[in-house]
Amino acid sequence: MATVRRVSFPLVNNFTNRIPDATVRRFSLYLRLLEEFERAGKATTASTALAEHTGATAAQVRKDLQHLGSMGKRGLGYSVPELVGVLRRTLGLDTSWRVALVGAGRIGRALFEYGLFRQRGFVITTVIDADPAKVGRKLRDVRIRSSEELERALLEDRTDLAILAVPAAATQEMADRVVGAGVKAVLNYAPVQLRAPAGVTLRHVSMLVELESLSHALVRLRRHPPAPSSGAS
Amino acid sequence: MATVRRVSFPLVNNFTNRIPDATVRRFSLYLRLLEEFERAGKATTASTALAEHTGATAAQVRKDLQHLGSMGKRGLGYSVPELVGVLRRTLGLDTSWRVALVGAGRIGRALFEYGLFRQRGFVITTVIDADPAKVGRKLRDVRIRSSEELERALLEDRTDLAILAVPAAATQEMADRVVGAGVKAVLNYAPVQLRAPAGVTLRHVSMLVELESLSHALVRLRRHPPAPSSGAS
DNA sequence: GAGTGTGAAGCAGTTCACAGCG
DNA sequence: CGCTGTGAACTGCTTCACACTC
Repeated sequence: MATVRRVSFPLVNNFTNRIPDATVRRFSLYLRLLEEFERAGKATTASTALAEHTGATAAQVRKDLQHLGSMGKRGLGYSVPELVGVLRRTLGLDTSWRVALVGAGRIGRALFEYGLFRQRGFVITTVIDADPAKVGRKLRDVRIRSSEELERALLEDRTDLAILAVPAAATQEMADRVVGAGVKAVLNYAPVQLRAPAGVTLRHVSMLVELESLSHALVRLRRHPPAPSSGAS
Repeated sequence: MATVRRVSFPLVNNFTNRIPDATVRRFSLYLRLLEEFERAGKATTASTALAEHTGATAAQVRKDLQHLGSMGKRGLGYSVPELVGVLRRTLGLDTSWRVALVGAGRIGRALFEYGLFRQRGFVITTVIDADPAKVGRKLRDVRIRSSEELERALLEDRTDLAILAVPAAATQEMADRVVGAGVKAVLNYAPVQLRAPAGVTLRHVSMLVELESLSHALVRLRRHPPAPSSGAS
């Protein structure tokens, strides 16, 4: 009680406080844009510029960046390199993460080949597949290992993060095993909702869910045509 | 005034009101689960069962389903086939949608091959790629067309929905052209935020954003180890 | 009694508006 | 004067709790 006595030192940043998910996701977008600015040699930028290219409002950008501490200079804006640095650190992109890919099917292989994330510090060190025909083959220089080996492989390879790209029916079981092997971050590609104990972070990428939500929007549009309003070009 | 006199006919559904995005996305999950129930021969189900497998709470399931009208019977639950029907209709899965794939690179091709969404009524009728070497080749029975042909192709094929799987730098331009060709729903795979006029629905699937959000969670975990608390098994 | 339907309270993220600093 | 920093209002989703129906 007795109002915690608003401390006056600058509260350099409040890493201690959790940052909203939505904000973290926008950080990714800000960062990519800022890196472009950096390449273009811009030294500073303003919240309006960041907003314009990321679909946020200027106020939102400022609120978001406040989670990193007060990084801007009034009347001037934000230092591009400084912000890039802080965002990289906040997003954990200053280290390299060891990633296991579970499922070397069509999606799994496409992910494996996708170069963009290697350059962001995500290195696929381990590939697992249940199909005996695939075990022993290689993706680039990574040998595909059987799903019996999963726990051992993940421990040996000190896996930080697992990507699940297996059939929906097998996904929860694989998630459990991956978590059992100590992995604290899981990215799931199957259109099922996973359950995991507290302390494990799950993220979900589902084309199907997104497509169906688009499909819903189309149906709605068809049933309730937009207000005619002023002639949109 | 005088309390609108609670109409007694069942308010079959309120399609007129918009349904929150979050709810629509959960509909996808409910539907998949209900289809499983249907295959298993269950005639009815309860909000608790739906909640358990989709990571929602029972109250949330009920609130969500209310958007479809009052579909449940107190003391009994929901009719599985009835709910499946309404959800399919609401999600627009009772029609078939004509989809254009813009970008036949690694991701584009993986999406093309992904069977699961054809059986949901999404049919890829058109494939576009900027690479002249690819133009004229076929993915299954669909000929790859050049990006100059984009507008013509999309109009000819009466495209409902476009999937963009092109490099980040080209994405906004492709989005503009696709929208210019009258497409009202766009699914974007590049890690950039698109802008589109009102009336066009955008969805965004970005592995990179999700990975970075996981990476952030890992960093946080490292800096603020979880409360020891009771021994989680 | 079991399980829905739903107002009301709670909570989180977003927007506003403006004070304040460079 | 420009642009950030930020309380306060707002909006919208989620949770609660319980009346109500089958």
